[in-house]
Amino acid sequence: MRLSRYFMPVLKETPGEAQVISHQLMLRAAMIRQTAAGIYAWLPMGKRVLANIERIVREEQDRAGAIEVLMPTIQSSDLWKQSGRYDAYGPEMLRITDRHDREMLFSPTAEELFTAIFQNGARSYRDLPRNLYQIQWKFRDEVRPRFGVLRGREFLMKDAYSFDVDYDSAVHSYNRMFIAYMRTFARMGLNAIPMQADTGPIGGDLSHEFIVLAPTGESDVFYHENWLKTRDTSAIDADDRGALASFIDGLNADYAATDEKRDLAAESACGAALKQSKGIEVGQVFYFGDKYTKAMDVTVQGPDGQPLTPQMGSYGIGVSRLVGAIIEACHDEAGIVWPDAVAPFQVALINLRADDAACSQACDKLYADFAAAGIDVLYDDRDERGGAKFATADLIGLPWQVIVGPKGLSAGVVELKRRATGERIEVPIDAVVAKIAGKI
RNA sequence: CGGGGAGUGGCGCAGUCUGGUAGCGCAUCUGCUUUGGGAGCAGAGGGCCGCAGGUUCGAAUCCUGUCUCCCCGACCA
Repeated sequence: MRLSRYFMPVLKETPGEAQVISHQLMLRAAMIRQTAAGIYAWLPMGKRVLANIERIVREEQDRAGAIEVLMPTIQSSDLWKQSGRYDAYGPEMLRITDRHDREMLFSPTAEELFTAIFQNGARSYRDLPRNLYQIQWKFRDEVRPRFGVLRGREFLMKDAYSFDVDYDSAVHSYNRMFIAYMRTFARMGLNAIPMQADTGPIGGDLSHEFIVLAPTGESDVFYHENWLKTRDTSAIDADDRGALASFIDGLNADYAATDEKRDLAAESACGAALKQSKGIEVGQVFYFGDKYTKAMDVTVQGPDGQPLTPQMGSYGIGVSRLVGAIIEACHDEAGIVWPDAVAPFQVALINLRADDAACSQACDKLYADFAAAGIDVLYDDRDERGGAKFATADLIGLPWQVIVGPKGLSAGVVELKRRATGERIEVPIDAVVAKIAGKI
């Protein structure tokens, strides 16, 4: 993409409305604009990051055997009355009436709808287990939205719902999502720690929140320092029930809990290894058994011919929140430092002299070469001075900067800068595309 | 929902106390110069001062009401 033809209105100064760093940088880097309290428009840079996060989430859900669907954002109140949550959810649920005065709502979560859709398509225990998921916008009318996309009212969420024949099978479904979450967050460059958590209004008795440590986080969390090291989950066979269960038991042997689920005995056992911090919740997994299937009278026929009530779990990832969480974890004084996997573009191609024919020609050729190599490039071909282009490139945080100027060009080299480390090397102009391609 | 703060060109702010032609920096547009870390000079465009009433010869400024946004707390993917 040529910056001269793009839509990327970066801000030199920080808007007063933004207090936390990720919110400030998202506004300055032209990722979002606020349209109302807790509601945001996503500009091209933000949209690209959101799409990358979505892609990773989708790939890991698919790999874990979950099946993607798409439910409506606007739902009828009927199902919610059946489950009893129409009253229980309270003012956080946005209620709407249509022209016929029917009671509608903007979905804050979707246990009811998934349960109903599942019942509609499943008749036999042979139709279990199944795990259905969607990536869809949700709306929760928070009392106090804040911190940009970290606590918006409208947010993009991946929500999955598993249906199993019995407890053991349901726990395996839970464990599969657990490990899928570990992999998902690791791919985004995050160390998200699974912590014992409250189930809240969803109900149930088994739940973990995945927490990214950050000073701006809203949760108080307590954990063994072993969690500061990232865990390798690549070798685990998620289809092997026993192996998966013992691996997760091994993980959970290291204490980690949110403040609602603190275990003082376990904490004193950690001794000096106990750490306390603030954290951002980026995902949560629940097992809640037959809470919804029972309330909504959902059954399938069991092997003995008798009705069987499926055991459920639900699994959420805050996709739009992750954008903010990643920035909280990955930034410096100059701006965002995107992990490669979620960066809106891989490379910032910086033409230091857009008025110089040789520079522009060399950049145009590199731009074409990157495109041919399938590498996403944002080509700064604007008629600006070098300093302004460097500042912009650092602010938007693309992993690589390829700097093309008359000095280097006369020697046949360009400069390659790694945003994360600031390290710069000179590379022959013909070798730079291959060099970056080899590192992505 | 309790407590605090703020609404003035696109962004950041001053002006309000003490009413009298709406200002500054950045950004934008034009021209010239400049060009490896947010350039310089000259010129230009853009705001019924959140909204509605009221007081006054005259309101960004005083009074009343109202809307919106931000922060702290309680609540929450």
